Amino acid sequence: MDISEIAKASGLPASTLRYYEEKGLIQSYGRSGLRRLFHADVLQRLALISLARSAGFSLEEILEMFTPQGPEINRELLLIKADELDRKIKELTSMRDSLRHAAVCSAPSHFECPKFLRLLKVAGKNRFRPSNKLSKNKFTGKAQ
Amino acid sequence: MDISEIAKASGLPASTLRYYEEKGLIQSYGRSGLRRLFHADVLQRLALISLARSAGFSLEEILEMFTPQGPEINRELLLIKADELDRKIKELTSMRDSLRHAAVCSAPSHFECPKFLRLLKVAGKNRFRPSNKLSKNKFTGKAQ
DNA sequence: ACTTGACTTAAAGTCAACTTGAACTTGTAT
DNA sequence: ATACAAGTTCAAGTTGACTTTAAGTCAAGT
Repeated sequence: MDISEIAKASGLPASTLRYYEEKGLIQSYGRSGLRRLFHADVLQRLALISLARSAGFSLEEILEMFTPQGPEINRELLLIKADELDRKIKELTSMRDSLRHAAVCSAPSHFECPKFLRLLKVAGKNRFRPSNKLSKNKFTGKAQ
Repeated sequence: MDISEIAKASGLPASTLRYYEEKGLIQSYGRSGLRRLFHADVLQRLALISLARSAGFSLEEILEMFTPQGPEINRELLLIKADELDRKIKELTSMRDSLRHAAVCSAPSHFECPKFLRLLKVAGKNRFRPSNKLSKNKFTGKAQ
């Protein structure tokens, strides 16, 4: 398969595929002239990458998971990541609940709502950086 | 309070506080010479910002939430965000479960494990970008 | 023979959220 | 009076994950 077929099937632009190959996340098995040739199974790998990306893993972390530095897979790393996700899930759940609450809360300011303040205290302990866009244009209607 | 007190109490560097002020996320009530003076309640606001950041909101989105362009708060936006978080939580939950499964799965490759493949299909439908570091150095031991 | 169109590379650009650096100002301590 | 720590500004640098651009290659169709 050539790059455009993979692009089409995966939904990723060709530039991203080249970038991923450069980073070692996927491989092409050869060239036809200049053109890369891919096996169909990179699609599976790309699906896995997408999954991990959307779960908050960096490309570097994904790469680590793909290349067990021996025959054995790094099970400990997987469990550590799972625990991190667990913590993150709890945090997001708090945030979600507080958003839903805020949407119906009648306190004049959220800072005057005891429910909200309690949440703030709980949440204040965490410190790690997402920088996640989610889909902001959904509401603003702005094009990208 | 001056900037270093806020920095200390919030755990954020002064540079970040200046940056946040520039972006309109927090306000100083005046100056003593050149130095900014803050009211203690910016700490509450900073806690709220941290919470929202760690839940995946961008500074711009947080700003939108802080400045209801009238007396009414944007309840619709809050609910939309809550729904987005809901989707994200489901995804992270899938990822977490699959990581835990992978850690004990005996299939020679994850691609040969039906449980894992089923997950991939489900997850493949989402498409949004996190780029979240979580705490990768926890395992690698590398300094930043 | 020549024009497409799809690919290629390498380098530069983008974006958010900060951080860093250089040069400058101030209030307080000696 | 002077040094110093801690503030200030403005501009530029950083990081990760891509995207864009410019310039080139190449097989296929007319």
